[in-house]
Amino acid sequence: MSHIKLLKTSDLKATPQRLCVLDTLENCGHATLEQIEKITKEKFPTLSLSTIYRNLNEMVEKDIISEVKIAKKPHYEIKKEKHIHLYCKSCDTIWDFQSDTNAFIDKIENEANCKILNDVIHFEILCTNCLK
Amino acid sequence: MSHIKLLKTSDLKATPQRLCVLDTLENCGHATLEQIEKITKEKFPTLSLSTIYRNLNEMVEKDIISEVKIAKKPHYEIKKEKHIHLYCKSCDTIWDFQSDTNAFIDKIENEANCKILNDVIHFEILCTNCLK
DNA sequence: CTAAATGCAAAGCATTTGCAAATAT
DNA sequence: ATATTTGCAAATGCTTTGCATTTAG
Repeated sequence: MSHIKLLKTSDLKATPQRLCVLDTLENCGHATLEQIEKITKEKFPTLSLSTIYRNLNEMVEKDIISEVKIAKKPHYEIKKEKHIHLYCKSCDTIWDFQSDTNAFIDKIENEANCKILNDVIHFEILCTNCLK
Repeated sequence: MSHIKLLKTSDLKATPQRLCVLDTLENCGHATLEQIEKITKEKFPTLSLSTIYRNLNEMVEKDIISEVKIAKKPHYEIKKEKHIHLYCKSCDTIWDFQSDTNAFIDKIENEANCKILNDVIHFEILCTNCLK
């Protein structure tokens, strides 16, 4: 879905500021607030920090983006298909990875005798490039 | 290992303030800074907030305790055997759970062609009690 | 045209720091 | 005896908020 539609569907106006933040996340995959501020201000020097804060919070609430508690500081990403995160400690990159977690989740549900609603699965890794 | 030994092994003096924080974590399992402040000050009214901050940071650095990025605010726990976290959204309790994750980790390593160094596995759940 | 969003400045919290006094070893 | 730790107060830094102005729809 286009970013414009994404915003409108959530009753948010498609302002240039919001589109700039979403473009940044689209390009980066994941970014911290500081990274978002730096990158967006290159293209949009008048964009204020409080607007970034407000928009990130609003878009998290509206479920357009999500906050990923990984690495040193929280990172933001546009919501997409379910995936796990691989964080390479060597090159400091966060990789999205899709894998079937159903068997593992079932195993935990059975062992712990609980109902799993949601999962957060992060691995600290050395990525393919860094292993060479 | 006793808390006193734990601290001394890490070149930290076994002050009553540190022991009080460790006792609190031992009793609670997991606690936020606010919870630690509240509980420790009951037993130790003169304990200052900056001491709590300093000690939590130092003990995380020395690997005596760890910060768990789960629920609304980070929680602290005394380091122990590897485990995953189950967070019951209904009763707001964090449960430690031990399960064999090797097969799952191997699967990811193979699929993603990477070396996994560490993992963070949290599930949001409804626990046995809350399911009744 | 109007409600929503923005930018700026100020306010509000959370966390850290400097330092003199106290304390563990 | 001494280096470490503590408590306090001040400083810092991050995040939110109030409000006049602008803007998307």
